[in-house]
Amino acid sequence: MPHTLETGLEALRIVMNALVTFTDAEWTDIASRWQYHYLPKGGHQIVPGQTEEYIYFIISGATRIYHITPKGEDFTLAFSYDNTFTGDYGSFLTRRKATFYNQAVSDCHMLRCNYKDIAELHDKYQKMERWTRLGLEGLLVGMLVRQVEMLSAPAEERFTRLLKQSPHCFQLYSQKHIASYLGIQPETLSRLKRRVASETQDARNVILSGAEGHKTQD
Amino acid sequence: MPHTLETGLEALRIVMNALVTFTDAEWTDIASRWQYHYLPKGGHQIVPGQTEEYIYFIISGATRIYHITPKGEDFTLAFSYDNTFTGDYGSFLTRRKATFYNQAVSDCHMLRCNYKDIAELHDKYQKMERWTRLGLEGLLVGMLVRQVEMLSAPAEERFTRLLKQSPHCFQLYSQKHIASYLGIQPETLSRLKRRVASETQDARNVILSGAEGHKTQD
DNA sequence: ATCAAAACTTGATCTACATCAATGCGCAGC
DNA sequence: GCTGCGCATTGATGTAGATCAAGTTTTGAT
Repeated sequence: MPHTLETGLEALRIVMNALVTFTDAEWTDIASRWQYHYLPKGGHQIVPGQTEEYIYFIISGATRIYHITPKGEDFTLAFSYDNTFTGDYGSFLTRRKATFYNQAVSDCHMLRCNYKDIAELHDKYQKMERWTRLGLEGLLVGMLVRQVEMLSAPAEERFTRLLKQSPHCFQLYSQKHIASYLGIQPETLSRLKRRVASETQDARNVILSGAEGHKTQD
Repeated sequence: MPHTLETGLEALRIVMNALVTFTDAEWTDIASRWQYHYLPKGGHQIVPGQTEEYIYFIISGATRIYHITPKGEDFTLAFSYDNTFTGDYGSFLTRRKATFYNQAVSDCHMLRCNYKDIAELHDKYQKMERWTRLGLEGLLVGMLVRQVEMLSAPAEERFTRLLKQSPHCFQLYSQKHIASYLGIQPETLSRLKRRVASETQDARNVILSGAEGHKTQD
């Protein structure tokens, strides 16, 4: 199962073309700037204090972006997995020190592109500028939705929505991390799981399949 | 005092130039696409179901972007005031129906630019594309900060941070709306105010000056 | 100025969720 | 196989903030 540069670039092109269509010539240039990168399970793609040099495209694997407060509490901001981008966008875009951790929760085969190349592409191709703009728009809309949810929905509802919209997360990530993403304690998530499972059938399927799903490594 | 198109455009140019420098020729074109718009206190700039046709620049005034849940609860997502932009970005950018309200909480003198003109400017000038990209980056970073805060900080800390970082909000907006922005009930904000004021001097100044324009401490 | 409607305050109670604590489970290393 | 450690579960208890209820003050329209 070759997660090579070439197969990665194919996937990347499909994902990028969803927003902007690049010509073959443009694509050749763009593709030439990405390199294959491997991050083993547990490895950190970035930690606070560093400046984010790359933007990453995950060919296969999963990472978790999180923040540690001065008191040592761990909060998950976002999940990234196959065919999505990751990295500390804030640091990458502003060139300031990262404030977040980004850790592989399974072996990650990725492509990455450094800041200088992205900047050159932005200068060279208006389409590239547009691609980034459209991508940021999508991110922004997603964050607004999440913000409304965090403000207005109680824990149980946030949980059931995640269950419905991103069931795969329950296979990829530990309950601890999902709890910290939902803004609750692991104990509370455990109790919610049981309560919801006892009420609905499909919730049970998703939750239980997570239990057997440890084999997901590699 | 004249909140005319011209004085508004001057302010707009200064704000836009902070991210990208436009030539006089470019600016003439850009400026020609904005029009003066007045929204009286209480008026809605947009309500759910409409598609956002404009992006707004506030010359003077203040608005509040909020969401009403099916159960009728009101949640404030963002505040906009002098020299900031407003509108339902999500709807404007994606051309889908708005999900938010945006209401003037004081008389608003604004400039606005419609979707077609913004799109044309994006096509015509790479710099314009970049300006939007950079603006979205800033928004995104701000939202990440807010997300971390909402997850990790308790109500009192969120309150004192807003007090320190945006004290003017306590003059512009009612406690009800500030409470819904902080994710708490108005009663809780009232109690927090008293608790915090009894502890720190400068908090007292900010909070009390909200009650009536300008009052110094005994 | 007068009055009604909102906004804010304050107190009493309630509850969702956190915290603390004990136990069991599953996987990694020896 | 054991052994140890991090993760999940379950129960008992604590608490921040919600909710309910009654005032008071501010606003704004006539």
